[in-house]
Order: sequence, then C-alpha cells, then structure tokens
Amino acid sequence: MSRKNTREAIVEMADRLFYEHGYEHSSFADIGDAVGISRGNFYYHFRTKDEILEAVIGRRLEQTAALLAQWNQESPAPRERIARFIEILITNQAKIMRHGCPVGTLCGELAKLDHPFLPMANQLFSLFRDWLSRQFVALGRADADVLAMHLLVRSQGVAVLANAFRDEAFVRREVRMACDWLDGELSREPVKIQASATSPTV
Amino acid sequence: MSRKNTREAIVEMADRLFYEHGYEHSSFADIGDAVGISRGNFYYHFRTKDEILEAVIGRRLEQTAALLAQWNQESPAPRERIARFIEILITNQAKIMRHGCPVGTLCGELAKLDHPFLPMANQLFSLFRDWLSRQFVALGRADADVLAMHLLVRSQGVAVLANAFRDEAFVRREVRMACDWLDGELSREPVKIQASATSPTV
DNA sequence: GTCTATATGTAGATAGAC
DNA sequence: GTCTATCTACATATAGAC
Repeated sequence: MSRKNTREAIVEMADRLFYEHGYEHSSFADIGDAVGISRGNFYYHFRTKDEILEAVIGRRLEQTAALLAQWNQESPAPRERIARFIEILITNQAKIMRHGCPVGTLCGELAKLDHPFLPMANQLFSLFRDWLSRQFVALGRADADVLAMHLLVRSQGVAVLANAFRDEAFVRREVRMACDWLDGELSREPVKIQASATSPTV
Repeated sequence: MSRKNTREAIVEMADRLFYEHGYEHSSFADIGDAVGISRGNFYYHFRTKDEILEAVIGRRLEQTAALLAQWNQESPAPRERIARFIEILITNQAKIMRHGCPVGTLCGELAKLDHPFLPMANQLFSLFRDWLSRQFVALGRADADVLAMHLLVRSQGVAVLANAFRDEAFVRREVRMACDWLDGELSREPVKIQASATSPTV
C-alpha cells in the first residue's frame, strides 16, 4: 500500500461496504480486495470483525457530529437548520434509493443480530434527535423532542420506501409535505405536553 | 416428525426466524433444530435456501391478503379500515420494538443483498399500498395513492425508531398523531393532484 | 419421509517469512 | 507493515441407509 494510513483506508472502505451490502454480508476478503491488501495484513490492523464495526460506527459518529456542527455554522436560524435535515433526503437521494438510510439500515441489521454494538449505532439516531430537539427548543417549543422524533419518523419512513419503490417523485413529494408540516407547526403557539398518566403508582 | 405437514412447519419456523434474526443470519441448522428435523430431511423439502425464502414470502403474501380481506369484512367503513392499518403499530408493538416491521426489515435486507426475490418481497408493500389507496378512493380522494404512501411512510418510520429506541410511549403518541392527521385530511375537500411535469418530452 | 454421514465452499482468525 | 500459508468453524448442499 502506498497510502500513508492503511487503517484509515480499511475503515473507509468497510464503512462503504457495510452501507452498500450490510455488515454481515461484507467479508474480510471483500474489504481487503477492495482496499488492495491481503487478509493477513488486514489482521495486523484489526483483530476481529467487531473491531472494524466499532471503528466504522465511531467514524460515522464523528462525521455526523461534524455535519451537524457545519449546519450550525452555515445556518444560524433554527428553522433553516431543520430544513437542511429534511433536505438530506434529496441530497442523498440516489444512495438512499439504492441502499436505504445508513443509520436506519445499520441499526436494523444490528438489532436482528442482537449485536453488542447496537447501542453505539443507536447513538447516531440520538445525535440527530438531540440536535433537532435543540432547534425546536430554540424556537420556543415545549414539545421539542416530540417534534424531533416525528421528523426522524418521516425521514426513516421515506428512506425505507424510497429503497423499496425507487421513486424519485415520491421522495420529492414527501420532502415537500414534511416542509409544509414544519411550516404549519411553527406557525402555531407553543403547546405544552400533557402528562402521560395521572396515577403516581403506574 | 409427528406433524402432518413437515413442509409447512419448516416454512412457519423459517418465517419466524427470518423475522427475528434476519434471512442471512438464519441457517438451515437453526431452522431444522427449531422445527426438530435433521438437515437431511430439510433438503428433502427444500433444495436451496432461496426456495425457503420464496415459500416464506409467498406465505406472507397470502397471510397479508387474508388480513386485508378480514379488515374489509369486519370494518365496512373505509375510515375505520385505515384506522386498523395505523393501529397494527399498537397491536404488534412488542414484536415491532424487538424486530422492526416484518415487511420493512425483509425488504431492507434483500435490497442490501441485491437478492433476486426483492421484487417479490416488495409486493408486500404494494398489497398495503394498493389496499390503502382503494380506501382513500372510496372516500373520494383524487390523491389516494399519495395519502396511502404517506401512511406507509409513517408506519415504517415508527417501526424503525421503535426498534431503535424501544419506547412504547413514542409509538402510542405517533399512532395518535397519525390518526389526527387522518381526521384532518378527511375533513378537507378532495384535492386534485397537480401534474408532475408540463413538458411532454421528459 | 426421515435419518446419518459426508462433500464442498467460505467465513473469521492465526503463524511465521520477508 | 505486508505478505503467503494455514487452521478451525460453520454454511450450503449431496449421497445413501433405513
């Protein structure tokens, strides 16, 4: 390898292959061949497959945090920031139609495998959830987390169905509907959440 | 096996294991052990793993069609029928929180594997889509398919996030929000869909 | 129809030369 | 750091006895 950092090259390729073909379906041979190294060399950098998965999730967590920080910088207004989240469905449309959402599909696969790194992968969702929630808080919403989760619901649902039906017009339409929903919500007065139960014993 | 039909027992167990642990992660040994037959006997009934997958998808297609027919019988009003679709998120809540939506996770996995039976699995989505669309048509909506797809978006998004966060209150709340959305939609006048493009050359 | 035994391929993982 | 050779485990799949 002429690369300065083989380890980085492995993680980058594993990240891509895990997304495109799934974690379980991506073998050491697949990753090694794609990077251009032997399996033996592979094991010099990672002793187990779980180690690679951990590195990939760590990388995604870093990149997601960086993306959100970038959105914070580029869009001062919370309303615009939320819109950028919704629009990633358009920005990454081609990949989402082919492979689904990188976060949703990884968490789904690890849940099926009952994998110990599932909680770590779920932190990817939490990054978006908490960031969205902060934007709604900044807009004075008491039900910020409810709205944040609802936007996650819409984006995940669109990703799943975009992957199944591969219909660009559908994605654009749902993005428009989500933006309309956002406008509608933000034109209301802030609403207090009702307590979920009155009995203290439950 | 004391069962009358071993083949049926295999398909039934494979259906369950594919749902709980994924298609690729469920081996012949797993299925055979769970049913209580040897691997040799297994191959008497199914020559390849794809054959079992085909049988499982076929079974799900039949059961889904039967479920929709049952809803048609039990609920004459389209509005109530649509509500029943939304409420499967509550009915199957425990399973969805553990393993996600059976349809969404199967289609997602087969998409990753680029599996030839992906189109067949996607028909599961189409069954719900078309059925929902017919209900909205019965309610006089010109944009019936748009509304049907939107309900699929919501249910798939809730399933993905219920699987990740395992939060019952979240599921109940989103179901309520979906019902509210439905009420809001059905209290409007029917809306014509705009043509997606004016140019006939595109 | 069901079983045991076995063939064959491929996965993850290791040892040791260079 | 990188390679080749190798090991072990397990997956799909087959053959043939009962």
